Amino acid sequence: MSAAKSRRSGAASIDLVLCAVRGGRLHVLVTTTSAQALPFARCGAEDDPEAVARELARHASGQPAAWMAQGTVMAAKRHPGDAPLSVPFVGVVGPAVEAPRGMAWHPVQALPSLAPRQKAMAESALTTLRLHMDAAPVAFRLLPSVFTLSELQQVYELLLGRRLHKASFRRALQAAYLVAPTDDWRSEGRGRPAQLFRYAPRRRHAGHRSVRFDLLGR
Amino acid sequence: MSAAKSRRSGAASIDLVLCAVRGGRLHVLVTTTSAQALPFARCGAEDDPEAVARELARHASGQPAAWMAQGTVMAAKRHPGDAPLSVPFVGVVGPAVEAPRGMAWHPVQALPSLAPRQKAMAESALTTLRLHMDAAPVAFRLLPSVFTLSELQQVYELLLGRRLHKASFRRALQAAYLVAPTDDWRSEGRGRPAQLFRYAPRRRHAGHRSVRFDLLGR
DNA sequence: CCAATAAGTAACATCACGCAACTAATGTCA
DNA sequence: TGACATTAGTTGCGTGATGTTACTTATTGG
Repeated sequence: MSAAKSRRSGAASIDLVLCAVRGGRLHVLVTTTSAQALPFARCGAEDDPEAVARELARHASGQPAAWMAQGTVMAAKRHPGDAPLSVPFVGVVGPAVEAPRGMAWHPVQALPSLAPRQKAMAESALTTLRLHMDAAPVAFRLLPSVFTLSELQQVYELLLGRRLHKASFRRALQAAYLVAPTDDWRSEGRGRPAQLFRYAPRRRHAGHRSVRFDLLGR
Repeated sequence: MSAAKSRRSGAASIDLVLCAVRGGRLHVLVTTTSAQALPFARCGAEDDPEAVARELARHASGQPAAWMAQGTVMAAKRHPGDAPLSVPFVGVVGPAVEAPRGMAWHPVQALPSLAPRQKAMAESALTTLRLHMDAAPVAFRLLPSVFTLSELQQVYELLLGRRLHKASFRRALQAAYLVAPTDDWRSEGRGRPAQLFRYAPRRRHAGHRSVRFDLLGR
């Protein structure tokens, strides 16, 4: 009911790296029954890989992934299902999703002992998220439907791996017409309450920005 | 000697979408022996997918791909090798690479009749290139080792699908320290000769630019 | 010699960004 | 109750990047 669904050798496996932000760190859902592993399933000839991955996510976390993308196919190293080829899917859910029985969230920086191929897939999840976060609302899918701008900034800082400036972040966000304020505020203990926002992208007049040379270094 | 190497069913195929810019348009290398198809090979349990793809590229075009990335795994529709799963690799070579016997360059916008799964893989190649061009020197690998800035701009315009401004393009390029001028100039018939440049990225002081909200539209 | 063509540059206005300082609203503690 | 800490949110300014226009330079072809 947890990880392996079928271990027939000779077929590719679909592996799920389900991610969530908990306590300011990126976590991955790992099965804890017997050996620890990422959820995976055999992909039959009739199966659609993404459909299998979405079913895995629904089954493993109790709800569908809020966003999902394919990672880099791996063939090297050992896989718990002895699959010759593994197709990883990186999924994303909000921070309030609790791990069901037999599952647990683990920080990516402190993973339990996984089969080496699955360990490699989990460690490359952040790279996959970074690859897509400019073109897909990955950060918003890692948040609840309503969130504060500080929470959004923290997710972006986590994904980018560096600190951002508050004022600049908010100005850029406002210029992009991506969020809409709600009427609610949240008091998080000490400090001024924060206004809650919702992801509500509006049509913008074709932001034709220049080329990105700044990420090319080799 | 061209497309299929082994058609044993039950194993994944590695498919090659080799791209080049010819005459201002993106072209894909297609085999012309018997049925037209993308080069592909069966991927055995011991094979490294990327190594297989690189060998395919070397074999199909006569030289190694200048850059390569994995595309989206596909299982739907018909594949010429009847592979249940296909792992596409998008490769890139310079514009001077001629198609060997049994192969031909075709514009992606006017592909010949391919098996539907391969057709889908070829048509998603541009998306894969766009996904990586900010972090990898894809545009430079589509050019010869020396090139004019106008040629470079044309490649970027092709990849981005929109026109760029000459002055802005060159300023941004200079600020990124990505190219170095050579002592040669090229006279292309009419007009002033263009100086030739080389891709020579130099270490830059961490261009920590802001977040890209401008590509998120939904 | 002049028009056409393409490469390359300069000048200027505008915009985005980094930075710092500020205000606002809440809880804590003496 | 009043000072302080803490977090949210805003404002202003200097600097640098970008968009736009116009200009200069070098070559081919009448």
